[in-house]
Order: sequence, then structure tokens, then C-alpha cells
Amino acid sequence: MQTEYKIETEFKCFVDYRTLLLDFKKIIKNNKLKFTRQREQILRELFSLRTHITPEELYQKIHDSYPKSKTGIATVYRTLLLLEKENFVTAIVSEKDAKRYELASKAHHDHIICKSCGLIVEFSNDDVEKIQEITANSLGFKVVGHSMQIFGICQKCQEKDNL
Amino acid sequence: MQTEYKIETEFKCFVDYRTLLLDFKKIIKNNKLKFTRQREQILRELFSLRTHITPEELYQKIHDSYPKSKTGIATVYRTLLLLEKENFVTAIVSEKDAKRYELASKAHHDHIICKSCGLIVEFSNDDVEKIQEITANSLGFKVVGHSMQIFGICQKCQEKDNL
DNA sequence: CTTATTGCAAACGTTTTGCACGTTT
DNA sequence: AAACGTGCAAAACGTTTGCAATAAG
Repeated sequence: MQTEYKIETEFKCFVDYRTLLLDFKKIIKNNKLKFTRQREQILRELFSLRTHITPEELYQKIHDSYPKSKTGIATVYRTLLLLEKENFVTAIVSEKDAKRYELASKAHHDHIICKSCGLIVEFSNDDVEKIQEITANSLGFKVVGHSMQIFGICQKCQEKDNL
Repeated sequence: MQTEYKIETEFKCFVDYRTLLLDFKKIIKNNKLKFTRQREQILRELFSLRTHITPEELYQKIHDSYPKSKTGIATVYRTLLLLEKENFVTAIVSEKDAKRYELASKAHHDHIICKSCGLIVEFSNDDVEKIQEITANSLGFKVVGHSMQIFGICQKCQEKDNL
């Protein structure tokens, strides 16, 4: 495992696309990268969708939105990795299927996932953040972040199962 | 996604191997399965290791412990799936590399993971269990379980990085 | 003797990579 | 012009599966 890591201090909140784009271009410039059509399409699509999406799904959506686009799946993966590194998106690893990405939002939040239909609902809880601090400190760790998933059966699926 | 799921009620605690084996044989009998050399080797290895291990690592360990064993990797995967279904092991999905399994223990616990060296330390916190209940209830979910990972930098890696 | 399990290799789905070609700066 | 990004196809990775052979009940 490589020794590079990032302290989770910087949270981004993108209310409008213009701000997002500006922020992104700043990162691009700072890292001597290039602002390409593909990167913009991916960012715009992520912004307008605002869901937990897999790279494959995102790739499909881009081809729906930009029918002539030749953006390859590899580029989607590469861009998501860049966006994750720069805290523009966060990832949740699903048990089933692929990693899911979502645009970073102001406050950290966690997820409750329906075991039956896969529905993902966000929640946030200040106590979780406190537990994170207390636990890490008591074990000598410097906190980077955390991820919590509650698994359950959503209301709809409970009703479905009771038939 | 299939509609089958399991309520996380049954926790096992294996202090000695004999008890573990007896419990396992009971499950085998109840489900009209067969008690094979491979299944026993896998169980014994999990018991003596008591770490968070990947299927691949477990496969290697078995071949170290039983040099003449021809146990295939597919059998390791299949057995781990069975053990997980029957609550003999629990799995944590790592960001990097493969799923890691550990023998089930009496109490639920979560993990803090070093981003630098991959060290996994267990912790348990009653508040996490409460948060799980409260959150699920408020969102209309029936709780199945949860998984929480804190990411951080362990003491050793912090020192290493300060050189 | 019936049924479940195994090992193997092939298939799978997701993700990464090497490379020649294109695009951005 | 230099440097970086791209698409493609191939490879890599962890995992599952079909099947004929084997072992357990």
C-alpha cells in the first residue's frame, strides 16, 4: 500500500454548476492537468444526476446525453479516480455490483441500504462523527474519515414481503 | 437483487475449536450437507488464524498447513460463502484488494483501518448500535445490520511519516 | 447407491493498463 | 512543440460457475 493519504478536511458544496466547474478548473491548473471535453461531460453529468452511480451507468448516461460522444469507459474510470482524489466525489463500495460515486456535498453523511431492492438513503448523524474522533484517538489513529452503512429492508420491500 | 435476507440475531462465540466444529456439524446435518476434509481444513485454519483474511490468503495458508492438500480456491470461496450465510464468519469489504473474512465473535464490532499500511483494529461501541436502530426506524427500515469503518493513520505510520 | 462436493478451467463483471494517436496548453 | 489525455483492446483482478470425477451419507 502506498504511503500517500489525505486528511479529510476539505468538503465541497456545489450548489451551482458554475462554481463546481470553476473549482474543478482550479484543480486542473494547480496540477498542470488539462481541461478536456470528456472531463467536462463527466462532471456535468454527475452534477445533473446527483445520484449514487456506477462508472458503467455514468458511461451510459453520458452517451445518452451526448449521442455523438466517443468518451470511453476507461476515461470515465480515470476521471472518477481523479475526482475522488480531489474530493469532488465520494465512493461507496457496494457488496453487490460496482463501486458507486456521488458528488461530494457540504456535510459528511452515511448510507442505509436496502438488502432487498438496493435502495440507498442518506442520513447524517453528529454522534457518528464524534464516535469517529473518540475511537480513533483512543487507538492512536489520526482520523482521515469514515464510512458507515446500515443494512436493512426498506418500507416498500417489507410490504412486498408481507403479501 | 434477490428478496432473501437474514435478521442479524444469531451471534456465535467460539472459544474452543471443538465447540465450533460441533456447531458446524449441526448446521451440516440440518441442511443435509456433507462434512468434508476441505471444509474442516478451512474451518480449522480460520480458527487458528483469527485474523481478517482474504480467500486467496486463506487458500495459501491451507496449503502451508497441509502441504499435500489439493483444496482448490473455488472450494475456499464456496465454503466461505456457506460460513457467511450461516453466521460462522463475517466479511468486510475493503476498498483495496479482496473481501476479508473473520470468524464470528460474540459481540458485533467495527473496524478502524490504517490508510497507509492497511492495519485493521477492531472496536465496538454501543452508541453505534443505538444509532443504527434510531436511524433505521426513522427511515422506515427494518434493521438487518451495519458496517462501519473508520479510516485513519495508525501510530506507527504517523511516526514513519514524521522522519 | 444416491446426493453433495470437489478440482479444474473457463467465464464473469469490474477495473486498470500499454500504447499509438489526438488535444490542450 | 511539449506534455498530457484519449480510445481501444488486452490484461488484470477477484469471484463464480459448468462439468465430469470423487467422496460422503
